[in-house]
Amino acid sequence: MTMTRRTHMCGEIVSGDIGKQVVLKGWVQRTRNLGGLIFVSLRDHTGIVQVVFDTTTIAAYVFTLAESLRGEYVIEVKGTVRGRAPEAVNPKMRTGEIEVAAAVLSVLNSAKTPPIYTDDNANEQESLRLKYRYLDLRRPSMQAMLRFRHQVIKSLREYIDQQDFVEVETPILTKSTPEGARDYLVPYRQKPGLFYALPQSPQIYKQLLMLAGLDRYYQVARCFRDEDGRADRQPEFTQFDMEMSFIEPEDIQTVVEGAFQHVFREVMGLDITLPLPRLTWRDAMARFGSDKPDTRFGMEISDVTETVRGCGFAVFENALAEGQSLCAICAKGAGTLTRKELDALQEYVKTYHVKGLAWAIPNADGTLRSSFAKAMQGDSMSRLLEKMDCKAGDALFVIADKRLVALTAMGQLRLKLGRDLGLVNKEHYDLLWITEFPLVSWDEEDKRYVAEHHPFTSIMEEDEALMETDPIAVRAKSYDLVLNGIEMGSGSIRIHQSDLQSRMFSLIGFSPEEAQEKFGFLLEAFQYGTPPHGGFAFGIDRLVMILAGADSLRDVLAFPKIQNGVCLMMETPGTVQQEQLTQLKITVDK
RNA sequence: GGCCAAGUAGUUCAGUUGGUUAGAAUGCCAGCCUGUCACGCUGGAGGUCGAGGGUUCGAGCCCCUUCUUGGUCGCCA
Repeated sequence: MTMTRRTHMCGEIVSGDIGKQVVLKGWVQRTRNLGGLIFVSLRDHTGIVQVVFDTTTIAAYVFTLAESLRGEYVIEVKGTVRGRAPEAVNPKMRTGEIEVAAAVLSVLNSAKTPPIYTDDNANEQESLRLKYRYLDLRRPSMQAMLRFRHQVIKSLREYIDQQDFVEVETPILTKSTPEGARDYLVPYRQKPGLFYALPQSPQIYKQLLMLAGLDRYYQVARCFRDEDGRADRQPEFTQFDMEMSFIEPEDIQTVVEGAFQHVFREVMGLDITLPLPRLTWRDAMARFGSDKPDTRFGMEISDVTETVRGCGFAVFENALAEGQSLCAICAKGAGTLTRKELDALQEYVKTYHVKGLAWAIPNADGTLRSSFAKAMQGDSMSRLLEKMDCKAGDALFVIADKRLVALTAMGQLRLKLGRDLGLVNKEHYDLLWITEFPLVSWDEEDKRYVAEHHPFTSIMEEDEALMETDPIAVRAKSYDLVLNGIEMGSGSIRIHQSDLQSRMFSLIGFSPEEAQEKFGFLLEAFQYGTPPHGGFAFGIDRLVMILAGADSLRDVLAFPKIQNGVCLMMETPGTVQQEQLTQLKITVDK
């Protein structure tokens, strides 16, 4: 078997190549054996071209070899490009006007019958596709995805490089830090009992780079979090990570917006109007019941706490007596919901820890279908419907609970109704900033305040006095970027004064000794002239997922893991040799 | 860790009230076929019905346990 240099790519042969001698290499997509004539669809990453073996014009042994071809065999074909007769043209193929008349065939490798198909018509179970990911990636759509992802990252780098950012790689073997997600740990061989941790983000390194005077840093950074997966959460993921010195929030937001505008223009051909809308966390929660609102449709939430005061309905009255809030939405045109569907919605909101869902649907004849109207006294029901502008054919939903709990559940109901009623324009991309997040929230389990973002987040100056008196009310100088209701990333201005950093540690319950042990190097570093700085990081996987119209991160990663962190292809995690454990002085307690 | 759903030829699925030897399509193998392009025609092979236990004269179907996969709540600074 003599190897010949490839002259053309399968998908790129055009009518202009007619008459040329070509050497093609690729995989057999399909064979069609008509007896004395064999058609082979030959595939490489550029596409598919039809190769013809004609028993009357080629050597018998070549034809015999062609008869042995099966799907996914790797072959080399030498032949001549020729035009097809008009009736033989295949308009569905990019190369459908030509074909390659084969003269020489080499089988570079045979293949077992693949367990999954390698074309885009197939719909095998995802777990099977993931087990044979290397075959799955042969599909044109997956090839296109990998290249699309590359384009996104390339255009981000293009933009940020123009802004004088410097990419610096930070360590993967780093230190476990308290707060935040569970760390992946790596044992330290030289001293049993010590561990590295894989980074959840390059957060501290990038702040130290600002301290080092780098001024503008970025990194396409792999990050790790040992938590259960979701469709939009992988244990390892890639962030576009940035940090800048001597800036205000607007400065970093401008850079991030510009980067997004550039990507949308370059890879989607879409123009984004800047600056992006900004919404405070407080307003986002009140109007959408979410800190990552999907603003592609309305159906905003209203507070009806005062509207129902004195209505007589025990559930509402009790909620009011306990200082809880009532929130409501009016779903236009949802009046056709059946009792069964309404019950299902009730079950749905209960998963978000509220006790129930009150609903009312005005009929065209002035009557009312409702779960609670009978208990409402006087004109309280009509006042409620009027306030919510709920008319015949609409559906009103009310939830009573602690304010944030009720809003969150209502926000989830809003999303579900938005999807079910087809209100979401899938062609539309809605980007916005959510600003002024709370600095901390109260953790009922640990009985202490925990950082909402991370403990290096700076605060709005006007709230500083509240740090010791009313920490929940303190607003952070932090900002999230939201795209179509999905959190793309978050950032903040960092604390650069060691006294404020100490107060923050104290607020979240770190003793000075603990703070010293965990972040001593950082607190010391801050004493050597730290510039004011801040930054941002956003998930490249999520961005690609949304731009590609995919429903899961698994669709935009070459080798993703499943819900429990397992890789079905490599069967990771796996066992190790006893010798390795012995060296690390690890005993496994099953 | 909780809840919901799914698991039947290589693959995608059907399988009635618990009742004969578990079917289809596709793929695979063989034969025929010179203009196919999801080629066609004929024939064939291919099943621990995820696993284990139970109820029953009889279980793919009912019950229990368990495993796997997906979604979700918790979790995810």
